[in-house]
Amino acid sequence: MRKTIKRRSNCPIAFSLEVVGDSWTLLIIRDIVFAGKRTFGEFLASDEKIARNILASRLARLEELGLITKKPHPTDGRKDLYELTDAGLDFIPVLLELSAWGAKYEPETAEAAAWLREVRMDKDRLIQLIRDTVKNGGSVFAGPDNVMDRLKAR
Amino acid sequence: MRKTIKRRSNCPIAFSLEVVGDSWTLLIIRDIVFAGKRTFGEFLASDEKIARNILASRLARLEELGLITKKPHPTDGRKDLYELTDAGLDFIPVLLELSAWGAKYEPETAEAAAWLREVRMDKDRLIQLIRDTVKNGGSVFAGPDNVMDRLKAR
DNA sequence: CCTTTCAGTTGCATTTTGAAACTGATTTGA
DNA sequence: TCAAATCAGTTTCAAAATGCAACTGAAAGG
Repeated sequence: MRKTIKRRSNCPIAFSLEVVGDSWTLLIIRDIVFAGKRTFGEFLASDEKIARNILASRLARLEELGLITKKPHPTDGRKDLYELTDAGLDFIPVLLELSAWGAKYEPETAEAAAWLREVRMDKDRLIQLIRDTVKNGGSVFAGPDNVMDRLKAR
Repeated sequence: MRKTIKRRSNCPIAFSLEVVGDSWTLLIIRDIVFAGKRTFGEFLASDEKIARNILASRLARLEELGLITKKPHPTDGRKDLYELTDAGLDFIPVLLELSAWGAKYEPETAEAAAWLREVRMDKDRLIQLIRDTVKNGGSVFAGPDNVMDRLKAR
């Protein structure tokens, strides 16, 4: 955590919310974890239509805070790759709980989270599986190395 | 969920964030769950210094969304009591994960969450215990009926 | 009663967001 | 090889959300 956050209280929940307590930050992390997105353009293309200036400012902030790193794209010099640090990966449990709540109270979105209920695996192990997959460049849903296939292949 | 939320995508995480994806909403729920707060004045007094117009608008929104209910205070006609519905209580797991992240990455806040690490109890059972306690008017830390005492008394 | 307390509103300045046009570097393809 | 297209990011400006302080009306307290 490079840049320090103005801490309004000594509450760990309040601290976490100063890091990710806005509409967009967790959606960017979601895009990396679930959809395997890594570039500015990929984040920009997500369904929720983040404005590009806001995206740029959030990515810069996430990097300052040490939740993501930025490195040059290996083959396309115009692009950079954004990847989660360990601190960023540690938001996976929060994402899973938010997903469970959303799926429960908005049935229209439940399909997208149905796999979660069906996983017959200890929650901690599932988080570890997602973590490892994302750390190796994969994601939950997308790409050649994804959690869904890994689960099926067991 | 009375009032419907403009849903920008079919993602359950995005839906949850449209409900609680701002700086204040989860802090209000935290105040109920952890500190046993129930009235406007109690929420207003919390460390993070929410402005009273923002608090009023958030409470109204939470009620519209069906996460809290509002009922007259039994002995003081000026006050109302705000309490969590089942949908509101279902954010407890999210709060616990946010707490764990904050405690890990901001040591200054870790003390407030130390009890969590020391609980030798299945996570699901802990959530159930907190849920029941809050539902009966108690909270994690405060009041005659609190989770901390219950844990010690085991 | 008269004062205080309380929840909530109003008015207004400041900050943040959002949309669109623009910039400069890099890639693509004729 | 070079003009057009693509990409990440910035700038500009309008609109919305936030934050602060003063205010209101109802109820409690003494």
